[in-house]
Amino acid sequence: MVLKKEEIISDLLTRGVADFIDPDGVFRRKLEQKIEGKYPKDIIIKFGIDPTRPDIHLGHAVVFRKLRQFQDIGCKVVFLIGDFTAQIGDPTGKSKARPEVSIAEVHENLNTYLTQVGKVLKLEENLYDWAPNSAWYISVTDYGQGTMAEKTGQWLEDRKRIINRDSHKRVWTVTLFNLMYTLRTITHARLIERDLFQDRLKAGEELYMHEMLYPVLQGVDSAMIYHIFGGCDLEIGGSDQKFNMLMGRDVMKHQPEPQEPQAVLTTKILAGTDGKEKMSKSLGNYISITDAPNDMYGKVMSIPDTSLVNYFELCTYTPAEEIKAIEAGLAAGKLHPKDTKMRLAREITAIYHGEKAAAGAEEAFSATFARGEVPPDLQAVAVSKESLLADILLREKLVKSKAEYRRLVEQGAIKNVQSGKRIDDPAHKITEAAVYRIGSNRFIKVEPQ
RNA sequence: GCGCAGGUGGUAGAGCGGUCAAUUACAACAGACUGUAAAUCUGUCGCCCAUUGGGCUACGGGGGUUCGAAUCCCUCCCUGCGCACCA
Repeated sequence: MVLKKEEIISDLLTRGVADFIDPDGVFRRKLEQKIEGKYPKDIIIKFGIDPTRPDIHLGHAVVFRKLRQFQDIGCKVVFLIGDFTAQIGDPTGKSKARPEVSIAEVHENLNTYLTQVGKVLKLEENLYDWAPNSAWYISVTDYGQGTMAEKTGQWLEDRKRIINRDSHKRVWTVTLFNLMYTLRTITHARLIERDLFQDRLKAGEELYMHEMLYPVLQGVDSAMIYHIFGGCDLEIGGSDQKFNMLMGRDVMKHQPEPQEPQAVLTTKILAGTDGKEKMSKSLGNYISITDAPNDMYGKVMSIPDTSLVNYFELCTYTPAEEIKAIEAGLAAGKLHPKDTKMRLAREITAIYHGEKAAAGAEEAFSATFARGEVPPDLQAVAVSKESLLADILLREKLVKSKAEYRRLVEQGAIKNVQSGKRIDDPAHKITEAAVYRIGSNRFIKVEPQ
């Protein structure tokens, strides 16, 4: 499948994209040249991540898949790890006295990150790199003596060998002088125009200086990446990051040696499995990209029909044309939502676990829910003869308490799959090998010894 | 430091001496219905034992008043707001 240059670029810049800010089409032209093989440098795509241990879900993956698309045409992704800003940036009153994140932990968390993200991104040296922002902020902090400084220093040494450019010899650290130089080009009005700040002010809430500075620091990160990697052509993030990323443009323009400001791309929001809120861990409506195939498939199937198109656009590689056809088909009643959703679930599962596992998950799902059968991979549990079913379920953590078990029995939620009979006696004893189903998706296979 | 307002179950948020294991909403779970869902309807929703019923632990921590406290008092801790101190 050979796509035309225009099609590739169009897909890059519109699919799943909420905003793309590229005045005068500077970045777009770079892309065109890159595809034609005429762009001599790396195109650097910046992406900021938290130094905390991640659990990446499909919502985050939208951004990663976008990054991957850029890698596919030869752009280089740089992870900016906000290990320094994370320690000062959070709004006051939430979690104060943040612990220092050592570079060793940053490393470790980065690795956890990469093992997950590696399912989507390419991690070859020419297409990927990373940088902790403590590397250039340590000079204005009190971490000068700590492990972080030493280790970040090591990071810098490593970089010097890898990136053999002149530019990075100039600014390795941000000094208060540098920072003030930058700050005198940014106005109060520019900063407080941000919605978040406006809302706070209107609500009569406090707004602290460090919070106002945060966007500036994020901009400085861009400038530093420019120095170190010889460019910072585009920053990608969720739409909540739009303001911060735009600030990067201002900062870059006003460096002592003005830089070409980065373009900014924000991705659309992926709805959670409840179809109401955005996907987020704290709301519990997320699908982790490390979920087992069966879970992942099942969770996708549990999204409401109304989210189908949203998911196709943001979570699959299905061509835009086809998605349009699907949307039309669903609206006209020609496509069955269930079949469509099964296709979606299968495609998504295949991305993270491979085609084979996805097919397996589909079969397991059909068996369990559509045909009411037992999942094929159910493991048998050894129990002693005459055990109370209640005790076994409790032991296997299929019920939280005996009281819950009782309620389930009363409600007719537990049945013996072979005989099809409901368990109506709370004191039910296990006398022979059997499979029990509790509710719609809890199963246990028991074998009395 | 002083003053004010608060801290209740997964969350929000009632209750302000007994009828409180705690109204209600959301979430969750089960049943019915379906296309897996969603929506809708019904039921459940601290733990332990029991057939009706009983016991235990819970309303920030500790102590007290009372026959009896989530509810009153003391104290400590925490959060928000105002003021002061410092600068």
